[in-house]
Amino acid sequence: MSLEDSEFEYFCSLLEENTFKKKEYLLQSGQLCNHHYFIIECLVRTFYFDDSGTEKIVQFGIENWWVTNMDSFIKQKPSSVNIQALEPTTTLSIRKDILDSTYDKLPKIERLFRIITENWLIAQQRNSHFYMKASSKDRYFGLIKSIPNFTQRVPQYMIASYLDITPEYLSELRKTH
Amino acid sequence: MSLEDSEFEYFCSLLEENTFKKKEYLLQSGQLCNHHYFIIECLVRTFYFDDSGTEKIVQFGIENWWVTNMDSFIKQKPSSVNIQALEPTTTLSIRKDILDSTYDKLPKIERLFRIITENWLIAQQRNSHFYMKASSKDRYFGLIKSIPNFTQRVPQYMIASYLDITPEYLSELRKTH
DNA sequence: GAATTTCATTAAGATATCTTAAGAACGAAT
DNA sequence: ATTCGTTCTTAAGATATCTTAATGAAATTC
Repeated sequence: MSLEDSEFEYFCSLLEENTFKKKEYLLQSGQLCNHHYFIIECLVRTFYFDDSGTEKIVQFGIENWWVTNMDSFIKQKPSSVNIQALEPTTTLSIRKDILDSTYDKLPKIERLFRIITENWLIAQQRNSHFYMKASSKDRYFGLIKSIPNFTQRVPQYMIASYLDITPEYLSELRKTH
Repeated sequence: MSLEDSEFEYFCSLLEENTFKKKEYLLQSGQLCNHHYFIIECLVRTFYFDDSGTEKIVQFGIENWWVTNMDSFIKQKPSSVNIQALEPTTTLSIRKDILDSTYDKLPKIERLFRIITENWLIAQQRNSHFYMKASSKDRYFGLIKSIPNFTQRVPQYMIASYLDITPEYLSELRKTH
């Protein structure tokens, strides 16, 4: 499947360009997530606070990925997570209402997003299965291999949060590699 | 979005009904997954063998869920996992080639599967985040609450495999509830 | 229904991971 | 350069989880 030039151009006209400073939020919990972001340049994290007030990172997003809180975006309910830029960020985004009406006008766009969602699901499953079955150590080294310069771009305590281990223990793991 | 009666009827005509005996495979690793199954009645598990030959269960599927190995089905590559009936099973299934050509003929069906995939992704993410952050004990009690009669339907060592803990330790967890 | 196999429990000692607390390294602010 | 705050490391004792092995219970086979 591919778009005609004119279709591609039309689609691009629907996108907004956004910039965020380091530490700025793309989405805060409680808000309705109305944008689907395509990350041009940067690194973002998705996280929430657990009952004891500790930050829990559930996802990192990098260049060339779509990022949103699907649960809030699709079902139009308040987000339970925050999405925050960890680096100065540029994104292209499309609004929920515009996307929905574009589906009606241009079936090819609906197909595009069907395929994007399928690929996202596949990636999510692969990731989830790896996360479920691998040891902390393998998860750590798998993670830093999958994102370029990850250890330079993100403080270690955030990686520990994502892996759901303590920073102290992560420090231990790195030593014995 | 909803289908006209005639569209619904047409779509149904594309489905095959399948039955599987207990322990029979819907899909074996190495095969191409050509079917997307809708489970009418039963419980299936998706699993693989790790390097040391141990079964690792990555997913259970129940009534009214779609089950397939997306990675193999969508990308048409050999499956890395097995899908097996744990109970006598009835499914409706649609073949990959038929589904693809139906997308071209009936955009509403493409929409239907876009939405199914979106919902699947949302469920997968919710599940994955819970799995990543919860304790073994919470994961166990969360799991058995989410599937009716789960402890009666599935041997405990399979639940342990899914949770990635030993059956002995699961036994311990149940005791101290 | 006895024999066999599969599954679940229990317990002891081993390993993985956490908690707490302290010190070291680094960068930002003065 | 000094100070301060943040992040990372180290270590000791605590808790979670695993391994192994034995026993008991349930299901399956003959």
